[in-house]
Amino acid sequence: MREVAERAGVAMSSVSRVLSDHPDVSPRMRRKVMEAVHELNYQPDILAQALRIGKTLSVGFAVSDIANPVLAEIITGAEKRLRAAGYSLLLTNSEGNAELDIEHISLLERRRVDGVILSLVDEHHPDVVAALRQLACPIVLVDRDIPDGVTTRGASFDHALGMRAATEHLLELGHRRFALITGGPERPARERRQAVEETLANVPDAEHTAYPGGFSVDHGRRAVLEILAQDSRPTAIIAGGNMLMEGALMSLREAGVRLGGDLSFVGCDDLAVAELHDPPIAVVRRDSFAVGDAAAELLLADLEPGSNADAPREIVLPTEFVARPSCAPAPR
DNA sequence: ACGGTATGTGTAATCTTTGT
DNA sequence: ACAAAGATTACACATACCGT
Repeated sequence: MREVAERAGVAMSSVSRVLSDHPDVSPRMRRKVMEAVHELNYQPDILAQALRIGKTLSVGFAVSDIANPVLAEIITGAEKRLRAAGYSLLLTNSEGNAELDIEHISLLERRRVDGVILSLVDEHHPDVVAALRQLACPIVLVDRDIPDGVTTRGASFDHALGMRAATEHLLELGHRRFALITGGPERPARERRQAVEETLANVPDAEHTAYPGGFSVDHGRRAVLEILAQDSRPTAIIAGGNMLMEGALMSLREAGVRLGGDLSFVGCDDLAVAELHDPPIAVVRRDSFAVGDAAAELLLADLEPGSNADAPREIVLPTEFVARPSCAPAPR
């Protein structure tokens, strides 16, 4: 910057004003400075700027499992919005391990990110909650409960909406014995399971078994093996997560089960695999890009005071059930 | 509309004091 | 004399503020 100032024959402060769009700049000054900037190929040092203005213009995004394609979409949505606002994304992956979440929260803090977006492995983990409580920067949780005593915003889905519709659809097709493969303690798993169980509670002869475990392909695989080994098999399986769906479909294929005939199946998230599967898989669909975008918007409301002061504390987006041939009338 | 200058940042390197 | 602890400064840069 000093070299630019010398080359342009002006003061460093003038260079600063030109580059940060300060109003007190004449066209002549702007021209002189920009000329020197181009000649020297000068680019402001973001680290030095951060030192000076106390902001790094970076946002941390702690992801529970980066292998989950839905999270890739959420990140895409968030990054696009943040980039437009001049922020860069710093990504961490916790590989489904809550301990890593804790490490990443403090790591992002030490990296002086201006705010964080968190898709936590387990938002009820006491140490995670403690870490959130002492985190000073603005926080947005993606599709997680907001723990007590933590001031954060949230961008979530109404999982119950799509799950209720899916369950009702299966009931209308005559199904009464359900199996629900679900995740761990996090909000989407809890909400999906609750929606299914509440819907079935209104139907006297309906029964169901839940297979909680975690959002992994492997759990989906094992749960289906367990389900198929039963004496009185369920006639409908609901996989409460896209990776669970993937694992479940693997086991079903290996077992030679033809979906839509003996067994109806509902998965989660409208990934290519669901539509391209034979038969196509009914799913509960959601707009993951939109929730990423919403999370970024909420965070920006905190990062840029005055921009959107009356932003809501929480944004909840809908989910919808998409009926496809993997659901068929129950065998009699 | 401009120039000059003090300021702030966190750590590592360097210098100074203290203790044994 | 030497180690350890404590204090200061260098670093690299951009910007806020003040004065003209």
